[in-house]
Amino acid sequence: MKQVKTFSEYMNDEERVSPAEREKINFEIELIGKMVEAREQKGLSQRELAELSGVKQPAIARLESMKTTPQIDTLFKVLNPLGYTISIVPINAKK
Amino acid sequence: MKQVKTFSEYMNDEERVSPAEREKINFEIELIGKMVEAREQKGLSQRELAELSGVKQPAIARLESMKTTPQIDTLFKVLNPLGYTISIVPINAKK
DNA sequence: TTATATGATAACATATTTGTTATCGTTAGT
DNA sequence: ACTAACGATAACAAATATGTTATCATATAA
Repeated sequence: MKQVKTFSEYMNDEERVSPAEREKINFEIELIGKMVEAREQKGLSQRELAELSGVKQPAIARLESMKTTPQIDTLFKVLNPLGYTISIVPINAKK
Repeated sequence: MKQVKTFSEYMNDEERVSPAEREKINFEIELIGKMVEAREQKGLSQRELAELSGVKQPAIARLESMKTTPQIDTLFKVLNPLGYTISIVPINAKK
């Protein structure tokens, strides 16, 4: 019987990526997740957000599907019309 | 008499950049400022932080002097050894 | 003065993101 | 069946960040 893993199991496999790498991946998943959530909660399509932010729809799609890692100014431009921004916080600022 | 402006006066000049552009610049200044502060408060040199983060010293120098705009994974790698991370927050999370 | 460590920067190669334009498959509604 | 809107993606050009190596000017200390 073939063993199939979930995505998070795959990503957290010790032998596949280093702990630091896994930490970075989880960070990005959470960050991008919040970004998608924010857009959907506003009821905006990618095309509408593209219009509002100045970031093109294909770029937004690539970000949301994690094909690329955004620069902070791109993330800022996308988040801003959604009412969010980026902040540096202590690691122990729990949840 | 020639009129000389401060940097922030220059950056906030209505006729030089759009409000959105100015907002983005101020955002980056504040973000990078916190990053530099965090490194200095830890008493680390750019070379030491380079060692800890895996981001090369010239790259860190370019970020700190705002010659380049980091990608979020680069910023994450630099902030992490300093005890900080990046978070998405509502714009009205004052200060 | 000499030595050492610092941040900044030059020069170039490499990697990656973003723009641009177009189109695809899918879903929802008519 | 048709239409419209959606997110995803292909293909390529352009812009930008990062790696790499070396060096610079400055400050600090011996």
